[in-house]
Amino acid sequence: MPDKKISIRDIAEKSGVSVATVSRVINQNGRYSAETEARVRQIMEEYNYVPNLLARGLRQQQVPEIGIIVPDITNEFFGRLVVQIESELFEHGYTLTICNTNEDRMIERRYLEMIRAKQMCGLIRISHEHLREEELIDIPTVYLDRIPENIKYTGQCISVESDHEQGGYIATKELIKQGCRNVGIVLHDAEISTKAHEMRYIGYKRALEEANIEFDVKKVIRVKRADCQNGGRAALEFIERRGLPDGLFCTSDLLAVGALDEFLKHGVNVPRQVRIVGYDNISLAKMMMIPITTISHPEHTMVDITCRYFLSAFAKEESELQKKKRIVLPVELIKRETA
Amino acid sequence: MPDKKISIRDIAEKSGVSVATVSRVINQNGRYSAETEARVRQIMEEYNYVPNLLARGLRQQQVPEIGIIVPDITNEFFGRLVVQIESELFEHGYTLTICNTNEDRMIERRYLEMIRAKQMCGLIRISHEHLREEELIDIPTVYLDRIPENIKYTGQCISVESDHEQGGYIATKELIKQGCRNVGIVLHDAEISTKAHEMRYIGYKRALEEANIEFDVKKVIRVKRADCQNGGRAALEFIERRGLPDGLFCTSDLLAVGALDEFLKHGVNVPRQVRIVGYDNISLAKMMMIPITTISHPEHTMVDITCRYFLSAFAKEESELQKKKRIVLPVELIKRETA
DNA sequence: AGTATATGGGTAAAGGATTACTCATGAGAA
DNA sequence: TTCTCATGAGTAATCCTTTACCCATATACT
Repeated sequence: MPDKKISIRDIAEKSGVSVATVSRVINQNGRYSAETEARVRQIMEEYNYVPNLLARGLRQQQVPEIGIIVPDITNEFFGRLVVQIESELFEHGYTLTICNTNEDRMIERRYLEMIRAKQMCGLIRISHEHLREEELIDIPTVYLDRIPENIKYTGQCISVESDHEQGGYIATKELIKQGCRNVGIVLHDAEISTKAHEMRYIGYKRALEEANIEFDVKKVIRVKRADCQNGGRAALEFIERRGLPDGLFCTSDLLAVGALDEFLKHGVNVPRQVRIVGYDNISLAKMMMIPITTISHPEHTMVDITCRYFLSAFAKEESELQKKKRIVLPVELIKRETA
Repeated sequence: MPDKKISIRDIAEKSGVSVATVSRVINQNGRYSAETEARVRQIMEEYNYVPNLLARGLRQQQVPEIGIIVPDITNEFFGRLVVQIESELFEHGYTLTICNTNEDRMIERRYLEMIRAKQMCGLIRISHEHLREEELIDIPTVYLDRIPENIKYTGQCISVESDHEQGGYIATKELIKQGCRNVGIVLHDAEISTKAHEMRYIGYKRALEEANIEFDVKKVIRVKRADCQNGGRAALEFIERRGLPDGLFCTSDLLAVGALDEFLKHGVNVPRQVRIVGYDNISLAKMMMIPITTISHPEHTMVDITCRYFLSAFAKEESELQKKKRIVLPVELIKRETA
């Protein structure tokens, strides 16, 4: 067990120098001789000394820590984003503090206050929540994946998202390319906030139009939650009432998984009778008995841009990222066996 | 955007009282009149003041923050644990700081140093890593799920884990109960650290022995990683070379998923020809075309005990938890359609 | 009346690190 | 020799809160 708490003062005393010198050694700020450094380092080692980050942060009015507001870390996509950002920032000496809101705006507000109270130096928000003037924090901010509707690009911030319209478009286009002329869609109808699925829907319609396929509302099923049950129910609806499409675009992989299972259970051959394209590239998609063709987000680029933005902002560089405030990234079709 | 930084001093000045009084109001420490309180609160509101937690922590030599060392937040089981603990502790005024190590011991060490440097008040470790004396931190600690082999229950700590041996036992027993006499096992052979799967194996053997079924090494397949591919490969090995068992215990759900898919692809009827029981109760297990029977961890109890331990430790209560250092919790069979 | 106690609130000392200044010494230049 | 400047290192202020201690005033009790 470590000894009682050791401060920089103790180290200074034991190594016969002033606290200023010890501080310089810790921060490698020059202004000390090699012997002094060796002595100080040895004492620090010996007493297992770790500088108090609270004191340092208090003095510097900042802490190398970035808060990330995330709706649900359990969601695979968000989880992967968080882990990648964390590890990248950690390598550069920054800590990432995860604030899981569970989609609760009050919790988000409390977390934002905490981020301010802890003098963190950066903020990432995956949240549609619109904030009041006084809730904003004046630190570099990245709006990631979910962007508030009436976002104002004032202050130090950028937004990074993927192109959902294009995603819906290329998914549908792939189905058409495979010969489908009767393309349905299972659409997550996120009432409250997220426009993402609506954009995918718009892309779907654009692809249809471009191929001169008449749009048919009968082929559109809206569901309230994007999960397997609803995917299965939608498939059943097609089977029992609306008639089988030859292609089906599901705006989320979970819907696709549920639909696929349901089709198979009813002896519908996928992809022979119905081709399916999902969205999000969750790991489950490729683990299905028939691996699901899907759209994948530019995850790595999103992470990369986010981290680069912070590093350049903290270095007070004027990078090109600072200028281009709104960044929309292309998505990618992952070709597998359902389409 | 909030105004320039406001300190308690500013608030004191603007409301015509001393900083001590403002501090008392903030901390509701009595010693002020109702009018004073109202005035101070109003000024704090008006200036959108948030106390600096670094200064507070520095002064109090502690911060209401608990660090959690976790191998991979992306893993569904760990993710759920973390989210539940976070939300429970947050309700009691504590922050949870997630330290994702990606199974890298150097990263864990760096995180531990950070936890010490930030004066956090509690620690949760999901890690087999054995620490040297000087790496230990003298704060309440919960070893969760993964327990270092030669753990010493000195200082303020408890360990909370589930009973893997019992899990292996009831999984196998269920198969036997369903009439299987020829029960195989796909075993994650975690060389380095985790004894969990070995314990499940021991439980498996105990169930066999109890039912007077002769143990047969031919029915044991060890794999290096617990993923779908390996599950599939193991199933294939049974199909092509070793002969089909009538029951199969997979020590992880991912193995079970892979095996199930492979069996189905080869026209093996599950559960008619082969019954399967998995382990961990991941969400994928119930989403399969044939939902997989599995063993579920006492997740909620683990979370509950962990949080209760901290709350009582911080309140300096002598709870019964402090005494019973090693806590082993029973697991549960989730009956579905593969067994 | 005189003393004890409760109430409301102020003063100033931590708490640990950083950093602007200051200073002594020695080397090199004029 | 004298002046300049680089080097190594110390002093003390500062960051913002909490809190031990102190001090009036008012009330209550012999």
